[in-house]
Amino acid sequence: MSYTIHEVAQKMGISTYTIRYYHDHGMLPFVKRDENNNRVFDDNDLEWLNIIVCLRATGMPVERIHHYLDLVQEGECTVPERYEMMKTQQERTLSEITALNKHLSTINFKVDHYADIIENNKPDMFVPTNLRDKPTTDQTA
Amino acid sequence: MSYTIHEVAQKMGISTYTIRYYHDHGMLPFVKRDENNNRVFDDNDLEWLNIIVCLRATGMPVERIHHYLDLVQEGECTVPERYEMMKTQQERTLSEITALNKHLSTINFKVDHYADIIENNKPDMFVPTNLRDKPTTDQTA
DNA sequence: TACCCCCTTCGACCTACTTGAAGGCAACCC
DNA sequence: GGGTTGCCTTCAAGTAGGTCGAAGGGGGTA
Repeated sequence: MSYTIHEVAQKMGISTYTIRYYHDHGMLPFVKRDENNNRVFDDNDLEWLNIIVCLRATGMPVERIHHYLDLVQEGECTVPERYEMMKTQQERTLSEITALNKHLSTINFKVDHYADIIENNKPDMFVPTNLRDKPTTDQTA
Repeated sequence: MSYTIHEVAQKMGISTYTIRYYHDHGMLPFVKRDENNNRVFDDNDLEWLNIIVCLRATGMPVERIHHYLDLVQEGECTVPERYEMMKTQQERTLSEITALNKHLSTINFKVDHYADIIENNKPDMFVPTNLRDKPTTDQTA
């Protein structure tokens, strides 16, 4: 199967601008062109793009992803380095999820607090203005 | 208690550059100055900063955070809008965590795959070069 | 007085897009 | 056949959110 840049954008949930950016920066080495110079993507390109999206979404810089793709093309002897990269990315992603869960509980606390005020019409009347609804720490929520 | 910008940076896990950036952009309205024009932070400032960090980390643009802080200062009548903002942020954060978990399973699959190759010295010998170690979709992992 | 360290402001730089301008090719409509 | 639509191209400029360097000042200690 072959796809236009718009089809790929829709499938992957990213913009055509972003795809062109990745292509222009050498991260999609197998993409072909048709007779009008338009980019033509196949399933292999989609799989490359899928892993690019995965690594970007988990915070790997474009330059590192480029390096990883180079390693893949260099063959088996680069497996240990690739392993280390993925290990690092795994740990980073786990900490990111942990951090987001902490922040989520802070936000949950706010949502509940506001819901309470709205439902029970219960303003914090005895607290000075600049301390009303003061931000909470992650721990309190 | 009062704190220097460096103490605050350490406590919050962000750089002094970032704190100055937030202050310069009006997001820390209560920060004082000492006789040498140095910024002086108190516990109330820390709590504001804590929620700024929480909202930024969960993807809220600086401009929206600024708006939220304005709402807090305007008083009780803005509670419904603040509630909507936090609801939106809650949903966004939940989807972000879901997405990260999907990406994590892709990465886990890679890590396991590489570990297998390294431990068992088992190259994918019968697969053509540009398909070796091809990226997997989130579903396969 | 010299040195060191931390602070300040201002402006430049960086990453990863995002958008705009200018123009080409093709397909449809009348 | 000419006009319009619509997608594509390239290249350059703009944006968000920091990040950093230069230049300079204050204060403490030797």
